Amino acid sequence: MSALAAERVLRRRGLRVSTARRLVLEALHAADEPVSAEVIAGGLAGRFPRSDLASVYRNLETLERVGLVRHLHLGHGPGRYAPAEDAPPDYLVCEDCGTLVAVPAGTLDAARDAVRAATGFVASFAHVPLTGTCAGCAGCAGT
Amino acid sequence: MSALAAERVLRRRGLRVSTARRLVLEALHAADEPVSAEVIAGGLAGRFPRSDLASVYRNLETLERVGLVRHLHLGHGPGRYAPAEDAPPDYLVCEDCGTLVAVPAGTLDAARDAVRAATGFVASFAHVPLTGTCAGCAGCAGT
DNA sequence: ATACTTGCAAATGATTTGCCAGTGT
DNA sequence: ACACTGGCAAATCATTTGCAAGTAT
Repeated sequence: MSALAAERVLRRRGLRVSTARRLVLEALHAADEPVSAEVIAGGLAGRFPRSDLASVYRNLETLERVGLVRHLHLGHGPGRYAPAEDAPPDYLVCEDCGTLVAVPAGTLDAARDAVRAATGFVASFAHVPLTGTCAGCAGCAGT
Repeated sequence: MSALAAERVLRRRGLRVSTARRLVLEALHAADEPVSAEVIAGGLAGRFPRSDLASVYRNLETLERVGLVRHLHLGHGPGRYAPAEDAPPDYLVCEDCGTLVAVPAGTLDAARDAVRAATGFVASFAHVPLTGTCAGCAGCAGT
């Protein structure tokens, strides 16, 4: 989604397009994987002016509420945030090595169908990604 | 697993069978779904003597390390703990209503296979359960 | 008797909230 | 101008850690 479209979404809801919000969105788009509020506030390694952590949290929440951002819980550690996209990747997190594997949308459809058929439950991997053991760690038994 | 078997596991590791540990295990077995450390420390609604929260956390960690307890993250809120069993249920958490659905081990095997075939990733639903929308909430569109 | 354990308090990490000044519309 | 926002500090929630006293073996 373009920056302009994002601004339109905010305005449509009577929300303001502030510098801080623009920076949060830019930071999320500049990152190549979901990042923590702390990282965003810190200025993504200096590429952006740093802003207040509390404001970043408030803005992430606002942006998520209007559908511009999604946040996910990758096991332990702080929550991570990513821009909401049309076909966001599903994530798989390795519990051994922490590797985050993004798989294109659709890859897990079969799994979703199997779960739905068995339980009537519609699984979503958007908020809490699938965890397990990646191919690498499964192969060479960890310590 | 019987209380006696659990004690044997602890002794075999050179760990002590203390009152506090016995109480934590009893409380977990008395609960019918995973509970938080806070709830365990609080004495499971008065059915058990309350103990110190820090000790409960320490004991849960110890008991998990020796394989007597497992802990899972159910989206938001504190981590929850359950006794480790031979064939523990997989859990499905509804992100709308919070409902926790336990499905017998094996139910999600098809999903696991689909994920493995597509990505080489071995999914585990033990630590971070599958989240999504339960049949009820999927039906009557939420607010 | 000797280590492992506990309880209590204080520290930490993540996130939220109160409040007043700042700024977008 | 007015109400939404931002910054800063303090509060909260979950969990961890330090330490002296307690207890299982």
